[in-house]
Amino acid sequence: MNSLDQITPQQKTYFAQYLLDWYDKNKRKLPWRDTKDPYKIWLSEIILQQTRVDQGMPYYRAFIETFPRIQDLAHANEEQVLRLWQGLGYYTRARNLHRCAKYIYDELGGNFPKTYAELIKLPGIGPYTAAAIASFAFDEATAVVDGNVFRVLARVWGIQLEINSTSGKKTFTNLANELVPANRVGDYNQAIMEFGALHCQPKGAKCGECGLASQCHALQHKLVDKLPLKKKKPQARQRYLNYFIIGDGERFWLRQRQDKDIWKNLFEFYLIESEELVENFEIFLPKLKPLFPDFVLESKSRLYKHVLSHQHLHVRFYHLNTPNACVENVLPSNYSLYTIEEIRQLPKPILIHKYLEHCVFSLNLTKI
DNA sequence: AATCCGGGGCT
DNA sequence: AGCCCAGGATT
Repeated sequence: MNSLDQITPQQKTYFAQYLLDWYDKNKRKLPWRDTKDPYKIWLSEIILQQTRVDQGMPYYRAFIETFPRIQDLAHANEEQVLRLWQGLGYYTRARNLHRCAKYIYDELGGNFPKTYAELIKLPGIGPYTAAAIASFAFDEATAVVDGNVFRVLARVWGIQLEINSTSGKKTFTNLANELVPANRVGDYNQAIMEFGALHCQPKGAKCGECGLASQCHALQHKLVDKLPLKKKKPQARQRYLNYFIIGDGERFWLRQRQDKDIWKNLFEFYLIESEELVENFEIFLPKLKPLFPDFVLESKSRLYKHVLSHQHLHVRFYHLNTPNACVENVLPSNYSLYTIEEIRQLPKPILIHKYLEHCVFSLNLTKI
């Protein structure tokens, strides 16, 4: 492995200059480049967290059109911001975006903080985003360290440290900052990320046509597909969420999830969670019977089953559609009855998870 | 230090 | 269908 102090000043200069030249030739034209407007740069960076350019672009345009200036965003209500964000995921980004706009407009008189140290204090702005805004908008010589930068640095300099460990992050950040050139800081930061996104990709890196090939540690040691190193996280506990859509066709049992655990505040149907996969529906009958005395599977009800999976979460829906389902006094605590119309009007990404949305909007929740 | 937050792309 | 991706906040 290369140690940092083995990198000569000549190597550093060549590295930065190569990336800048590469960037000049290969950069994509993006609406948030070629601007120094911190509002536009900030907005684009928040959208681009965990989001690809292609996916984020329409959202960026919609936000700029709806909120051309930071005061427009600051004056909006949260509901409006969340609806524009709908479909992007990670909704706390939208809440923090709005909070941050209000703070900058109301408390700072609309003056965007200009330094990394000030920016990182703002909600939704961490080390990466603070460095991006500080360097793109204000030419501060501070390195961005995102997934692309981890990958490019790990490969070129042969850094075999885990990028998701605290010490690994620190080392990569230090190296990144040592490599930042004296001029064109913003362009350099854009360049290394663009290079990682378009050329030195996670898979299928274009090493054959790479000007850094002769000094790339990973290429020379056949480590391109191995780097960057990442600490494996132990397999998450598999969770089986068995939902029972219990209703008479007009009203359904629903509750809002509590603050702990996943899907905070989101609505859900009657839930029986199990440690393992339950294939046989009959297993649940003893639990359902007391709550649901009128329930007769054999004759009066219809059963639909839908199965959805994501990561360690396995979600099953049993749709039990029977008459006399909504006896108030057997309703379990913290569940309430909601009409179909009330369910449909709950804001989709904010209060209804995609799984439940699938159920509410594609299953036919009608009277039998 | 570990866990949660949501989408989409790739195989 | 099952992996992989990865900034920031929270605990």
